[in-house]
Amino acid sequence: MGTSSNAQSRLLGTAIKPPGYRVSLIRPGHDHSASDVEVAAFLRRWWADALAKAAATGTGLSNLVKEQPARPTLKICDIKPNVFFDLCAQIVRVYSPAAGSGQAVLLLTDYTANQSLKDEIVAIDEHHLPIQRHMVMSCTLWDSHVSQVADLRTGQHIYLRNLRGKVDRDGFLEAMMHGERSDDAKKTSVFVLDAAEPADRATAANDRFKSNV
DNA sequence: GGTTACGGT
Repeated sequence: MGTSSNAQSRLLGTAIKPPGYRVSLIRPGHDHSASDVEVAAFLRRWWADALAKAAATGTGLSNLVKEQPARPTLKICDIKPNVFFDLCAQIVRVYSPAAGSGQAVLLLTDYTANQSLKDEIVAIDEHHLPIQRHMVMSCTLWDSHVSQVADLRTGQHIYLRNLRGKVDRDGFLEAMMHGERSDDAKKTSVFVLDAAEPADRATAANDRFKSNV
């Protein structure tokens, strides 16, 4: 059938997958019948047309896709173990790594409580909102991320990319920022959102922060 | 980007 070779070339253009990830290729004359190939080609056209239509009208599929990002930005109260997420939070403490080895730890809050967090109360300072129970989350940074903590200070608001929830040894929720493969992600996973807030504006900044996250 | 993710007090 005329569309077969076209469908074949498109279907063969799959991205390289990691070891152990199996991809079933649909090719005429191999494991699949001609009708299999036609069905695949039909579905592929249907999907492409649906995407094009959605993009043209501004409704439908493309918006649906946008509403479900692969990795959400979560509040601390919504973080769960083994789930990837991005985070906006304020720095409570910075624990830099000992002499260039290992990892760094940030204590973070966004003033939402998660009962799975360790029940400790750590104040930032007298200019910031009081942090209540289960509002401080430990976040461990590994590998190249560690170098990014040098510029971080208590009280700063930051945006963190690609964290993962984890249960620590004692059963409490914490967050991990593991090493990335791409050079890009290695250097851009921690973003300081604002310059240091003057003390008299700190409470307002915290309120704004709370309503935004 | 992602069927991405390990490790150490």
